[in-house]
Amino acid sequence: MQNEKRDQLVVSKKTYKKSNELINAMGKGTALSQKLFAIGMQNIKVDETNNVVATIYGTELRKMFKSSSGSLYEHIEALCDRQIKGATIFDWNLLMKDKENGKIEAHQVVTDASFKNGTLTLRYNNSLTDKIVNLQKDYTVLSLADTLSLKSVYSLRLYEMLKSAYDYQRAVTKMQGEMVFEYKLTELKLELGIINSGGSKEIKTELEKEFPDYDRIDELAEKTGQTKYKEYKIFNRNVLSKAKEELNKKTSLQVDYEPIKNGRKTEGIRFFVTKKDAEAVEKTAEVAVNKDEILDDLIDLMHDDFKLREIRELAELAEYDYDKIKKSYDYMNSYSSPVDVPIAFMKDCIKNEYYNNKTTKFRPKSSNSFNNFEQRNDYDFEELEKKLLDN
DNA sequence: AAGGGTGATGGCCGTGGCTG
DNA sequence: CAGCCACGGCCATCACCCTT
Repeated sequence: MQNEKRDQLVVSKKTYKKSNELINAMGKGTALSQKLFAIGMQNIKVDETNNVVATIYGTELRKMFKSSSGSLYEHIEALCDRQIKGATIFDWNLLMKDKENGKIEAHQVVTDASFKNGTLTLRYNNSLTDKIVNLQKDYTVLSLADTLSLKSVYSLRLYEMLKSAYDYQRAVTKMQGEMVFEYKLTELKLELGIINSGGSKEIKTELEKEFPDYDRIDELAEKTGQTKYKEYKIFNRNVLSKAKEELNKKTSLQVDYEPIKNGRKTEGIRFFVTKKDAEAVEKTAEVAVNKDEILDDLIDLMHDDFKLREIRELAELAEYDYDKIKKSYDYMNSYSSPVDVPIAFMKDCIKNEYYNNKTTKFRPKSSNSFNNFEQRNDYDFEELEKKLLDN
Protein backbone atom coordinates (compact mmCIF):
# COMPACT_ATOMS: atom_id res chain seq x y z
CA MET A 1 0.00 0.00 0.00
CA GLN A 2 2.90 2.26 0.77
CA ASN A 3 4.15 1.50 -2.68
CA GLU A 4 0.86 2.39 -4.28
CA LYS A 5 0.95 5.73 -2.56
CA ARG A 6 4.39 6.35 -3.93
CA ASP A 7 3.36 5.27 -7.38
CA GLN A 8 0.58 7.78 -7.17
CA LEU A 9 3.11 10.42 -6.27
CA VAL A 10 5.33 9.49 -9.18
CA VAL A 11 2.52 10.24 -11.59
CA SER A 12 0.85 13.14 -9.86
CA LYS A 13 3.59 15.74 -10.19
CA LYS A 14 4.63 14.97 -13.71
CA THR A 15 3.81 17.16 -16.64
CA TYR A 16 4.55 17.07 -20.32
CA LYS A 17 4.70 19.66 -23.03
CA LYS A 18 2.84 19.34 -26.26
CA SER A 19 3.07 21.85 -29.06
CA ASN A 20 -0.15 23.65 -29.84
CA GLU A 21 0.23 22.64 -33.43
CA LEU A 22 0.07 18.99 -32.44
CA ILE A 23 -2.82 19.62 -30.11
CA ASN A 24 -4.85 21.38 -32.74
CA ALA A 25 -3.99 18.98 -35.49
CA MET A 26 -6.96 17.00 -36.64
CA GLY A 27 -6.54 13.34 -36.23
CA LYS A 28 -7.65 10.06 -34.97
CA GLY A 29 -6.00 8.04 -32.27
CA THR A 30 -7.08 5.84 -29.44
CA ALA A 31 -7.05 6.87 -25.82
CA LEU A 32 -4.25 4.41 -25.20
CA SER A 33 -2.05 5.81 -27.96
CA GLN A 34 -2.56 9.32 -26.62
CA LYS A 35 -1.63 8.21 -23.16
CA LEU A 36 1.42 6.36 -24.36
CA PHE A 37 2.47 9.53 -26.13
CA ALA A 38 2.13 11.45 -22.87
CA ILE A 39 4.09 8.89 -20.90
CA GLY A 40 6.66 8.60 -23.65
CA MET A 41 7.40 12.31 -23.37
CA GLN A 42 9.01 11.60 -20.01
CA ASN A 43 11.92 9.87 -21.64
CA ILE A 44 12.75 10.88 -25.18
CA LYS A 45 15.84 11.26 -27.27
CA VAL A 46 16.51 12.12 -30.88
CA ASP A 47 18.30 9.45 -32.86
CA GLU A 48 20.78 9.81 -35.70
CA THR A 49 18.04 10.00 -38.32
CA ASN A 50 16.39 12.88 -36.48
CA ASN A 51 13.50 10.78 -35.28
CA VAL A 52 12.22 11.16 -31.77
CA VAL A 53 12.44 7.89 -29.91
CA ALA A 54 10.59 7.32 -26.67
CA THR A 55 11.31 4.39 -24.41
CA ILE A 56 9.10 3.28 -21.57
CA TYR A 57 9.71 0.40 -19.21
CA GLY A 58 6.93 -2.04 -18.61
CA THR A 59 7.09 -1.57 -14.87
CA GLU A 60 6.59 2.16 -15.39
CA LEU A 61 3.58 1.40 -17.54
CA ARG A 62 2.04 -0.58 -14.74
CA LYS A 63 2.57 2.27 -12.33
CA MET A 64 1.14 4.80 -14.74
CA PHE A 65 -1.94 2.82 -15.54
CA LYS A 66 -2.26 1.55 -11.99
CA SER A 67 -2.85 -1.77 -13.63
CA SER A 68 -2.34 -5.12 -12.04
CA SER A 69 -4.18 -7.14 -14.64
CA GLY A 70 -2.07 -9.66 -16.45
CA SER A 71 -3.34 -8.55 -19.81
CA LEU A 72 -1.83 -5.06 -19.91
CA TYR A 73 1.30 -6.29 -21.65
CA GLU A 74 -0.79 -8.24 -24.10
CA HIS A 75 -2.70 -5.13 -25.02
CA ILE A 76 0.44 -3.13 -25.51
CA GLU A 77 1.82 -5.88 -27.68
CA ALA A 78 -1.34 -6.00 -29.75
CA LEU A 79 -1.22 -2.24 -30.14
CA CYS A 80 2.29 -2.49 -31.58
CA ASP A 81 1.47 -5.32 -33.95
CA ARG A 82 0.83 -4.23 -37.52
CA GLN A 83 -0.59 -7.62 -38.42
CA ILE A 84 -3.40 -7.45 -35.97
CA LYS A 85 -6.76 -6.33 -37.20
CA GLY A 86 -8.38 -3.53 -35.32
CA ALA A 87 -6.79 -0.42 -33.95
CA THR A 88 -3.05 -0.23 -33.62
CA ILE A 89 -0.84 2.67 -32.73
CA PHE A 90 0.06 3.01 -36.40
CA ASP A 91 -3.48 4.09 -37.19
CA TRP A 92 -2.79 7.33 -35.41
CA ASN A 93 -2.70 9.94 -38.13
CA LEU A 94 -2.63 13.70 -38.04
CA LEU A 95 -3.72 16.16 -40.64
CA MET A 96 -1.53 19.21 -40.54
CA LYS A 97 -1.34 22.32 -42.57
CA ASP A 98 2.10 23.06 -43.87
CA LYS A 99 2.95 26.61 -42.87
CA GLU A 100 4.80 27.39 -46.08
CA ASN A 101 2.58 26.15 -48.84
CA GLY A 102 -0.68 25.78 -46.94
CA LYS A 103 -1.07 22.21 -48.11
CA ILE A 104 -2.74 19.70 -45.86
CA GLU A 105 -0.64 16.65 -45.27
CA ALA A 106 -1.47 13.48 -43.44
CA HIS A 107 1.24 12.17 -41.18
CA GLN A 108 1.47 8.86 -39.51
CA VAL A 109 2.53 9.79 -36.01
CA VAL A 110 4.24 6.61 -34.91
CA THR A 111 6.34 4.98 -37.60
CA ASP A 112 7.86 2.23 -35.57
CA ALA A 113 6.87 0.52 -32.35
CA SER A 114 8.19 -2.47 -30.53
CA PHE A 115 7.57 -4.05 -27.19
CA LYS A 116 10.47 -6.29 -26.26
CA ASN A 117 11.79 -7.49 -22.95
CA GLY A 118 9.26 -5.37 -21.18
CA THR A 119 10.39 -2.17 -22.81
CA LEU A 120 8.23 -0.20 -25.16
CA THR A 121 9.99 1.78 -27.86
CA LEU A 122 8.13 4.25 -30.01
CA ARG A 123 9.67 6.05 -32.95
CA TYR A 124 7.87 9.14 -34.09
CA ASN A 125 7.63 10.51 -37.60
CA ASN A 126 10.62 12.73 -38.20
CA SER A 127 8.53 15.49 -39.70
CA LEU A 128 7.14 15.90 -36.19
CA THR A 129 10.48 16.11 -34.43
CA ASP A 130 10.55 19.88 -34.13
CA LYS A 131 7.03 19.75 -32.73
CA ILE A 132 8.04 17.41 -29.96
CA VAL A 133 11.48 18.43 -28.70
CA ASN A 134 13.01 21.76 -27.78
CA LEU A 135 9.70 23.50 -27.57
CA GLN A 136 10.32 27.16 -26.89
CA LYS A 137 6.97 28.71 -27.60
CA ASP A 138 3.49 27.77 -28.65
CA TYR A 139 3.23 24.80 -26.40
CA THR A 140 0.96 23.75 -23.58
CA VAL A 141 1.98 22.15 -20.33
CA LEU A 142 -0.31 19.26 -19.55
CA SER A 143 -0.60 17.25 -16.39
CA LEU A 144 0.23 13.60 -16.87
CA ALA A 145 -2.08 12.60 -14.04
CA ASP A 146 -4.96 14.51 -15.60
CA THR A 147 -4.36 12.91 -18.97
CA LEU A 148 -4.06 9.40 -17.62
CA SER A 149 -7.19 9.72 -15.53
CA LEU A 150 -9.39 10.32 -18.56
CA LYS A 151 -11.08 7.33 -20.11
CA SER A 152 -12.68 8.60 -23.25
CA VAL A 153 -10.45 9.67 -26.10
CA TYR A 154 -12.79 12.60 -26.70
CA SER A 155 -12.38 13.80 -23.13
CA LEU A 156 -8.68 13.56 -23.62
CA ARG A 157 -8.65 15.58 -26.82
CA LEU A 158 -11.00 18.16 -25.39
CA TYR A 159 -8.84 18.48 -22.31
CA GLU A 160 -5.81 19.22 -24.44
CA MET A 161 -7.65 21.59 -26.75
CA LEU A 162 -9.37 23.55 -24.03
CA LYS A 163 -6.33 23.74 -21.78
CA SER A 164 -4.25 24.90 -24.70
CA ALA A 165 -6.84 27.49 -25.72
CA TYR A 166 -7.26 28.65 -22.14
CA ASP A 167 -3.57 29.07 -21.41
CA TYR A 168 -3.04 30.82 -24.71
CA GLN A 169 -5.91 33.19 -24.14
CA ARG A 170 -4.70 33.94 -20.66
CA ALA A 171 -1.20 34.70 -21.88
CA VAL A 172 -2.52 37.03 -24.56
CA THR A 173 -5.16 38.89 -22.60
CA LYS A 174 -3.53 38.63 -19.16
CA MET A 175 -7.00 37.89 -17.88
CA GLN A 176 -7.99 35.34 -15.30
CA GLY A 177 -11.29 33.63 -14.76
CA GLU A 178 -13.84 32.27 -17.15
CA MET A 179 -13.21 32.27 -20.85
CA VAL A 180 -15.30 31.42 -23.88
CA PHE A 181 -14.34 29.41 -26.95
CA GLU A 182 -16.49 28.69 -29.94
CA TYR A 183 -16.24 25.88 -32.42
CA LYS A 184 -18.31 24.95 -35.41
CA LEU A 185 -19.73 21.46 -34.99
CA THR A 186 -17.89 20.08 -37.98
CA GLU A 187 -14.68 21.78 -36.94
CA LEU A 188 -15.00 20.16 -33.54
CA LYS A 189 -15.62 16.75 -35.05
CA LEU A 190 -12.57 17.12 -37.23
CA GLU A 191 -10.45 18.07 -34.23
CA LEU A 192 -11.75 15.14 -32.25
CA GLY A 193 -11.07 12.77 -35.09
CA ILE A 194 -14.71 11.83 -35.47
CA ILE A 195 -14.58 12.75 -39.10
CA ASN A 196 -11.41 12.94 -41.12
CA SER A 197 -10.37 13.52 -44.68
CA GLY A 198 -10.56 9.78 -45.26
CA GLY A 199 -8.28 10.22 -48.23
CA SER A 200 -10.79 12.47 -49.91
CA LYS A 201 -9.09 15.08 -52.09
CA GLU A 202 -12.12 17.31 -51.95
CA ILE A 203 -12.14 17.54 -48.19
CA LYS A 204 -8.44 18.23 -48.17
CA THR A 205 -8.69 21.06 -50.66
CA GLU A 206 -11.58 22.51 -48.71
CA LEU A 207 -9.51 22.45 -45.53
CA GLU A 208 -6.60 24.13 -47.26
CA LYS A 209 -8.69 27.24 -47.78
CA GLU A 210 -8.33 30.00 -45.25
CA PHE A 211 -12.00 29.79 -44.34
CA PRO A 212 -13.11 26.25 -45.05
CA ASP A 213 -16.75 25.68 -45.87
CA TYR A 214 -17.62 23.34 -43.05
CA ASP A 215 -21.08 22.58 -44.34
CA ARG A 216 -19.53 21.30 -47.52
CA ILE A 217 -17.03 19.21 -45.60
CA ASP A 218 -19.93 17.80 -43.65
CA GLU A 219 -21.68 16.78 -46.87
CA LEU A 220 -18.52 15.30 -48.31
CA ALA A 221 -17.81 13.35 -45.15
CA GLU A 222 -21.30 11.94 -45.21
CA LYS A 223 -20.83 10.89 -48.80
CA THR A 224 -17.70 8.93 -47.88
CA GLY A 225 -19.70 7.08 -45.28
CA GLN A 226 -18.67 8.99 -42.18
CA THR A 227 -21.96 9.27 -40.41
CA LYS A 228 -20.70 8.87 -36.90
CA TYR A 229 -22.41 11.27 -34.52
CA LYS A 230 -24.32 12.81 -37.38
CA GLU A 231 -27.12 13.78 -35.06
CA TYR A 232 -26.29 16.43 -32.53
CA LYS A 233 -28.26 14.78 -29.77
CA ILE A 234 -26.11 11.68 -29.93
CA PHE A 235 -22.94 13.69 -30.19
CA ASN A 236 -24.09 15.66 -27.20
CA ARG A 237 -24.93 12.65 -25.12
CA ASN A 238 -21.99 10.40 -25.95
CA VAL A 239 -19.23 12.92 -26.43
CA LEU A 240 -19.89 16.37 -25.01
CA SER A 241 -21.74 15.61 -21.80
CA LYS A 242 -19.46 12.65 -21.04
CA ALA A 243 -16.39 14.77 -21.56
CA LYS A 244 -17.76 17.61 -19.51
CA GLU A 245 -18.51 15.30 -16.63
CA GLU A 246 -15.12 13.64 -16.81
CA LEU A 247 -13.16 16.87 -17.11
CA ASN A 248 -14.97 18.50 -14.23
CA LYS A 249 -14.51 15.51 -12.03
CA LYS A 250 -10.91 14.68 -12.78
CA THR A 251 -8.93 17.56 -14.20
CA SER A 252 -7.91 21.09 -13.32
CA LEU A 253 -10.41 22.49 -15.82
CA GLN A 254 -13.98 23.44 -15.07
CA VAL A 255 -15.95 23.17 -18.28
CA ASP A 256 -19.44 24.08 -19.37
CA TYR A 257 -20.92 24.43 -22.82
CA GLU A 258 -23.99 25.46 -24.74
CA PRO A 259 -25.14 24.91 -28.29
CA ILE A 260 -24.95 27.76 -30.78
CA LYS A 261 -28.17 27.55 -32.72
CA ASN A 262 -29.33 28.67 -36.06
CA GLY A 263 -33.07 28.36 -35.70
CA ARG A 264 -33.62 24.87 -34.40
CA LYS A 265 -30.40 23.44 -35.65
CA THR A 266 -27.24 23.36 -33.59
CA GLU A 267 -24.36 24.67 -35.65
CA GLY A 268 -21.65 25.05 -33.08
CA ILE A 269 -20.61 24.73 -29.48
CA ARG A 270 -19.65 27.47 -27.08
CA PHE A 271 -17.36 26.31 -24.29
CA PHE A 272 -16.97 28.11 -20.99
CA VAL A 273 -13.73 27.23 -19.25
CA THR A 274 -12.32 28.16 -15.88
CA LYS A 275 -9.53 26.70 -13.85
CA LYS A 276 -10.33 25.04 -10.61
CA ASP A 277 -8.01 26.10 -7.86
CA ALA A 278 -5.31 23.52 -7.48
CA GLU A 279 -6.35 22.67 -3.95
CA ALA A 280 -9.81 21.52 -4.91
CA VAL A 281 -8.41 19.10 -7.45
CA GLU A 282 -6.00 17.59 -4.99
CA LYS A 283 -8.78 17.13 -2.48
CA THR A 284 -10.89 15.01 -4.78
CA ALA A 285 -7.86 13.04 -5.88
CA GLU A 286 -7.04 12.37 -2.27
CA VAL A 287 -10.48 11.04 -1.53
CA ALA A 288 -10.15 8.65 -4.42
CA VAL A 289 -6.87 7.37 -3.04
CA ASN A 290 -8.39 7.01 0.39
CA LYS A 291 -11.19 4.94 -1.04
CA ASP A 292 -8.70 2.49 -2.49
CA GLU A 293 -6.79 2.41 0.75
CA ILE A 294 -9.87 1.77 2.80
CA LEU A 295 -10.89 -0.98 0.43
CA ASP A 296 -7.47 -2.56 0.80
CA ASP A 297 -7.74 -2.40 4.58
CA LEU A 298 -11.17 -3.97 4.39
CA ILE A 299 -9.92 -6.75 2.19
CA ASP A 300 -7.16 -7.46 4.70
CA LEU A 301 -9.75 -7.53 7.43
CA MET A 302 -12.47 -9.62 5.88
CA HIS A 303 -11.23 -11.58 2.91
CA ASP A 304 -11.64 -14.85 4.81
CA ASP A 305 -15.37 -14.42 4.97
CA PHE A 306 -16.31 -12.32 1.96
CA LYS A 307 -15.62 -12.10 -1.73
CA LEU A 308 -14.06 -9.00 -3.17
CA ARG A 309 -17.31 -8.00 -4.77
CA GLU A 310 -19.14 -8.30 -1.48
CA ILE A 311 -16.55 -6.24 0.32
CA ARG A 312 -16.83 -3.55 -2.30
CA GLU A 313 -20.59 -3.60 -1.93
CA LEU A 314 -20.34 -3.22 1.83
CA ALA A 315 -17.84 -0.41 1.47
CA GLU A 316 -20.19 1.45 -0.86
CA LEU A 317 -23.06 0.94 1.54
CA ALA A 318 -21.09 2.26 4.48
CA GLU A 319 -19.69 5.09 2.37
CA TYR A 320 -16.16 3.88 2.98
CA ASP A 321 -16.48 4.33 6.69
CA TYR A 322 -13.91 1.81 7.86
CA ASP A 323 -14.93 2.04 11.50
CA LYS A 324 -18.53 1.29 10.76
CA ILE A 325 -17.67 -1.82 8.83
CA LYS A 326 -15.12 -3.03 11.30
CA LYS A 327 -17.56 -2.62 14.16
CA SER A 328 -20.24 -4.48 12.25
CA TYR A 329 -17.77 -7.20 11.42
CA ASP A 330 -16.61 -7.53 15.03
CA TYR A 331 -20.20 -7.55 16.14
CA MET A 332 -21.03 -10.34 13.72
CA ASN A 333 -18.06 -12.42 14.87
CA SER A 334 -19.05 -12.00 18.50
CA TYR A 335 -22.68 -12.75 17.79
CA SER A 336 -24.10 -15.42 20.09
CA SER A 337 -25.53 -17.71 17.40
CA PRO A 338 -23.97 -18.52 14.00
CA VAL A 339 -24.97 -16.11 11.24
CA ASP A 340 -26.74 -17.72 8.28
CA VAL A 341 -26.18 -15.15 5.61
CA PRO A 342 -23.19 -13.07 6.57
CA ILE A 343 -23.51 -10.58 3.73
CA ALA A 344 -27.14 -9.82 4.58
CA PHE A 345 -26.29 -9.59 8.26
CA MET A 346 -23.50 -7.15 7.56
CA LYS A 347 -25.71 -5.00 5.39
CA ASP A 348 -28.43 -4.81 8.02
CA CYS A 349 -25.86 -4.14 10.65
CA ILE A 350 -24.33 -1.27 8.74
CA LYS A 351 -27.72 0.23 7.95
CA ASN A 352 -29.10 -0.03 11.45
CA GLU A 353 -25.91 0.22 13.49
CA TYR A 354 -26.75 -2.84 15.59
CA TYR A 355 -23.31 -2.84 17.10
CA ASN A 356 -24.29 0.17 19.14
CA ASN A 357 -26.85 -1.88 21.09
CA LYS A 358 -24.30 -3.99 22.85
CA THR A 359 -21.50 -1.57 23.02
CA THR A 360 -23.19 1.59 24.06
CA LYS A 361 -20.09 2.81 25.75
CA PHE A 362 -18.56 3.20 22.33
CA ARG A 363 -21.10 5.77 21.33
CA PRO A 364 -19.09 8.86 20.74
CA LYS A 365 -20.99 12.00 21.58
CA SER A 366 -18.26 14.33 22.59
CA SER A 367 -15.43 15.08 20.27
CA ASN A 368 -12.70 13.88 22.60
CA SER A 369 -13.82 10.31 22.80
CA PHE A 370 -10.97 9.39 20.57
CA ASN A 371 -9.47 6.85 22.87
CA ASN A 372 -12.38 4.53 22.50
CA PHE A 373 -11.70 4.26 18.83
CA GLU A 374 -9.08 2.35 17.18
CA GLN A 375 -6.88 5.25 16.26
CA ARG A 376 -8.22 6.59 13.05
CA ASN A 377 -8.40 10.32 12.70
CA ASP A 378 -11.63 11.90 11.61
CA TYR A 379 -9.98 13.30 8.52
CA ASP A 380 -11.67 10.74 6.31
CA PHE A 381 -15.10 11.80 7.40
CA GLU A 382 -14.44 15.38 6.54
CA GLU A 383 -13.15 14.44 3.14
CA LEU A 384 -16.05 12.19 2.44
CA GLU A 385 -18.50 14.78 3.54
CA LYS A 386 -16.93 17.31 1.22
CA LYS A 387 -17.06 14.86 -1.58
CA LEU A 388 -20.71 14.17 -0.94
CA LEU A 389 -21.49 17.85 -0.93
CA ASP A 390 -19.63 18.29 -4.18
CA ASN A 391 -21.73 15.70 -5.94
C1' DA B 1 -42.27 18.74 -39.50
C1' DA B 2 -37.64 18.79 -38.12
C1' DG B 3 -34.62 19.02 -34.22
C1' DG B 4 -33.65 17.52 -29.79
C1' DG B 5 -34.12 14.75 -25.20
C1' DT B 6 -34.44 10.21 -23.07
C1' DG B 7 -35.04 5.34 -22.34
C1' DA B 8 -34.69 0.55 -24.20
C1' DT B 9 -32.15 -2.70 -26.81
C1' DG B 10 -28.45 -5.20 -28.77
C1' DG B 11 -23.64 -5.82 -30.29
C1' DC B 12 -18.85 -5.48 -29.09
C1' DC B 13 -14.95 -5.68 -26.17
C1' DG B 14 -12.06 -5.52 -22.01
C1' DT B 15 -11.68 -7.33 -17.30
C1' DG B 16 -11.72 -10.46 -13.88
C1' DG B 17 -13.05 -14.68 -11.82
C1' DC B 18 -13.28 -19.59 -12.12
C1' DT B 19 -11.68 -24.07 -13.46
C1' DG B 20 -8.80 -27.71 -15.14
C1' DC C 1 -0.66 -20.85 -14.79
C1' DA C 2 -3.40 -20.64 -18.93
C1' DG C 3 -7.59 -20.52 -21.14
C1' DC C 4 -12.42 -19.94 -21.13
C1' DC C 5 -16.56 -17.58 -20.09
C1' DA C 6 -19.65 -14.28 -17.91
C1' DC C 7 -20.42 -9.77 -16.66
C1' DG C 8 -20.46 -4.97 -17.14
C1' DG C 9 -19.53 -0.76 -19.56
C1' DC C 10 -19.54 1.66 -23.92
C1' DC C 11 -21.60 2.90 -28.05
C1' DA C 12 -24.89 3.00 -31.89
C1' DT C 13 -29.53 2.74 -33.11
C1' DC C 14 -34.52 2.77 -32.58
C1' DA C 15 -38.74 4.36 -30.68
C1' DC C 16 -41.33 7.69 -28.59
C1' DC C 17 -42.38 12.18 -27.08
C1' DC C 18 -41.78 17.17 -26.53
C1' DT C 19 -40.38 21.81 -28.28
C1' DT C 20 -39.99 25.27 -31.60
